[in-house]
Amino acid sequence: MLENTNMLERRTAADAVFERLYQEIASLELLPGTKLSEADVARRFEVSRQPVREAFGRLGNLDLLLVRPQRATVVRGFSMERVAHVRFIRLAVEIEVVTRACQVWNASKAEKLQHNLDQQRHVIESAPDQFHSLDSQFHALLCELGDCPLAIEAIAECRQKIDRLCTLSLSRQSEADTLLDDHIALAEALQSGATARAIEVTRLHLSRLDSTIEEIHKTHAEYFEK
Amino acid sequence: MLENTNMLERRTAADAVFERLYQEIASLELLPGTKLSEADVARRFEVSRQPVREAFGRLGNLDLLLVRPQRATVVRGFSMERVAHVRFIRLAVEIEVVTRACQVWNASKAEKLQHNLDQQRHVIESAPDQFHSLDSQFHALLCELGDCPLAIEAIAECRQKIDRLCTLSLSRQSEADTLLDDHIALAEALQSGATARAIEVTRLHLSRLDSTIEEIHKTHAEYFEK
DNA sequence: CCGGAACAACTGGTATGGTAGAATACCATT
DNA sequence: AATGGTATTCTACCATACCAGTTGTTCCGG
Repeated sequence: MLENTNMLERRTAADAVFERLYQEIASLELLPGTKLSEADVARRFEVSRQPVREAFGRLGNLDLLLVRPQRATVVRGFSMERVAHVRFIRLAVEIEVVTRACQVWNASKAEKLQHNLDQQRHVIESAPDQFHSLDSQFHALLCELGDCPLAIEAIAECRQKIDRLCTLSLSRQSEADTLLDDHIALAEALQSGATARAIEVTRLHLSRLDSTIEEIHKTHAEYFEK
Repeated sequence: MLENTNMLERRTAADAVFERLYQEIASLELLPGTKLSEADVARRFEVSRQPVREAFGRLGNLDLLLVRPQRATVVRGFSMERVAHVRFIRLAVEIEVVTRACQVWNASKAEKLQHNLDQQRHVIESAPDQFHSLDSQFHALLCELGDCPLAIEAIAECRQKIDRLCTLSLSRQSEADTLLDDHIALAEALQSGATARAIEVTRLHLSRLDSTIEEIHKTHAEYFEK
């Protein structure tokens, strides 16, 4: 979602503050636990407290800030509960997507997916840093080809909340091979119309993150709540 | 979710305005298209414009209000696209829930579910208006018994957005029988460990709303956007 | 040296006035 | 009568001042 402030419309000061703060939090420039004050931020951005206040409200709705009356506003940490919740939704949606994709699959769709896979194979050798982007495209493409364009934003929303966590992850590159293998296996399952197999691969694919998250939970316990 | 303003903490004026407006919109006291103005609402609730403004912001995030700079704020109508999106998520989540429930099912869980079913059977004769509540409980119970307590709020969130639509529906009573039959069939599938059958029933169960929504879309086209 | 009460600094919440822009009503001109 | 420009009125946005709690600190008493 990312706040449906249509880019067409006038950008208010509140929008600007929100977007900037959002980036800083998402990129971990602002670490969990950091205290923010309406007054401070207002001075930083050279606006009044009002737009800042509105931005705080929005960030609070996204669970990125914890703002309580008469108490300092702080950047929220991760919560294993929220992470689990998001991942559950993501898994459920992805499974339903591949299920539908299986039903409407055809050669044309297979070809489009294959094109993306080829790109993945290519960048994994030449430009590994681009793999993440292609990974996103792959899943979005699945939604599109499975006649579930709606699911794209649902998945994007899930990824968004997790990405902040994965910024801490280190060796994504070593995992890229595994992820690509999953993608290929999924494409094959779709091609052969094996719904059960496709679901199985999807479950395995998404569970790859378990170890990564668990590791971060231990190595960066200070960024977690509860 | 419903805005995680912990009820433990101090209730601000903004909270009060938000909750009141939310109810009025959800219950269709405020119809889609109704214009609201910060100043008007502020006078109505006898507070300043500031808390009203904050409430507007939150309601905007829930897609209940359309608030644009320098333009009148209006109550948003329904959108078939948003409805479809919500229903897709709900279906995906419910399917995953019953899938997991099938795997961990046992006699104890079956008994608890049966207790809810007995209640449904009872009120459907004596107090049909309570069926809706028991229906909610049934699905929440499924999440709990399926070891997916997280899914409860996801489903509740989906229901919330649809309920505003279903307020327009007329003869829920005549459908209650059908819904109860679905619930019973689902319980039987769980009992016999037939995952595929359970999923099939779930799909059918949730598709019951299709006709209702389609009908509302035609009979109350004026409340829809786009 | 330590504990607690009083105080000072700071927090977000509220009220209000002013501003730029959008919508509407209205009047002049054709 | 239809139309185009203009003035009025409305909107949400922003800035500022003030208020009511919370927090942290200091200073006094034991």
